[in-house]
Amino acid sequence: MSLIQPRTLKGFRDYLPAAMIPRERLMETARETFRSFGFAPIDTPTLEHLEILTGKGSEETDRQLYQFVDAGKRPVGMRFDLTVPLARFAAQHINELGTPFKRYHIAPVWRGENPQAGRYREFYQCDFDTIGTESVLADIEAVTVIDSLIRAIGIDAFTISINNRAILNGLLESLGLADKATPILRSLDKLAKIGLEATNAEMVNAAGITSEQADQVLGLAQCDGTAEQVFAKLPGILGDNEKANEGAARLREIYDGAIASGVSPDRIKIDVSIARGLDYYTGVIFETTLDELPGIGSICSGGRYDNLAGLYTKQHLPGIGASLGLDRLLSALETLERLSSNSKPCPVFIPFFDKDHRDDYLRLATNLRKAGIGTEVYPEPRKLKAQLKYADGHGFQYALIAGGNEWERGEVQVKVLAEKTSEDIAYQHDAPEKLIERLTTS
RNA sequence: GUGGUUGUAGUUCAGUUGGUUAGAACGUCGGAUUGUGAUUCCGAAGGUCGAGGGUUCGAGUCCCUUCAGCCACCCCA
Repeated sequence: MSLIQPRTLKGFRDYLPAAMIPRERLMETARETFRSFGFAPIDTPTLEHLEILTGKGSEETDRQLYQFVDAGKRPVGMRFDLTVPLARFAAQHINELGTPFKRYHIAPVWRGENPQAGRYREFYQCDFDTIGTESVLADIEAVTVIDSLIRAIGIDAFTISINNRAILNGLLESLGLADKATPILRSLDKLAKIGLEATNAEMVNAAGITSEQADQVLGLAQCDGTAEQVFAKLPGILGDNEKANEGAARLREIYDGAIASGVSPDRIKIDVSIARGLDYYTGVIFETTLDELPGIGSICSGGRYDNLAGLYTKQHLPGIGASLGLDRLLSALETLERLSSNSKPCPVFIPFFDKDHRDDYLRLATNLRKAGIGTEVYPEPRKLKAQLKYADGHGFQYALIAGGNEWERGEVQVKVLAEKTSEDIAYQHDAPEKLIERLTTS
């Protein structure tokens, strides 16, 4: 009989303990941060009716959607992001939940695109959103959450770029180009990457506008520099278009509010040329890049979408939120060599040293766990040498060695693995205090 | 989805203009006086050379197809 080759699908990956431990730690950090702002957890199904998912982002996102017909002949799709399922969820449950509704959602999503460094076909997103309020306070809070989150993860060098779609839409409106907004904005998004001339050409090409019109849109590109400089230049470019100017004023308010709530000004960049591809954004939009690794792309993006739930309900449900790309961030941390290599979930290792004392090892471990000290007992009575090698290779802090002699004396040898030192500490099953004390004070 | 590039033991790689039983290092496992781990010494296991087909007397080495990784485009976390 021939063996089946063990393999995973393209863009899908296994996670070994060394990768999974920092991954779980990141999720815990995200959970704690979201909760500290009052966001509550939800979950939604992996699969949705296909009609729920299609036509929400762009043609591109529809193309990347994993879809098939289930055994009951229903067209179904795997969720592409967590925002569209949230919109459906909100339309369905908002009456029980009330507004404003703040939730976070940490779960995998699927996109059928070609993988690359930091891009996979299955990856986790950590989303947080506030539904049911148009208040600028929610916008400000979103920026603050992103800042808190990235800092809690232990990253200091990052930049949150902020813009307001209303500025772009207002400008396009006054130029009479509103109906071509999508291709124009998509081209504009490439400005930082391909430069002014190429972007102009791209707009002419993709949106079918004249080079002069493209130049007018690209006037925005001159709006660079510090936040103050950008806000000073904006009115001259936006003219008297009401929508655009209101958008600029709101952007200013968000910026000031974020600074007031403690976000460092040098971490926020007002960038009126970012547009974001997803069509459902209507207000403020943001993306977050790592200063040390900008090439990997945005690790946390989002924005305000005032119409999304309107596809599923007549109730007006505006929302704002953002998404942390967990796997992309991990990939970045890995290339920056910022991941700890410790792959063990607990600090204490007990070798199965003397067969006659098997139950003593188990009891010892139980006593330590009761005291909150994670403990692993080796399952086989192999040579001590081999067991210590295992302990050493797996990042344990302590090995507790106890053979006949130690048990007789009422002691346990505590070996500090990293320092290669050891000392005998008094221990008996009904008097574990001394040992526990030794293990909890480093 | 398009284009480029790579694919040899668990890992990182060597493998001359195609020529006999495919190598190394690290890792793994075993041993070096019967109870002590990153060093040393000895030994062993582990590869249908990503997969399939073709050219050839003969292919890891050439050609085609396919799968996967990486990079670019597209898009995006």
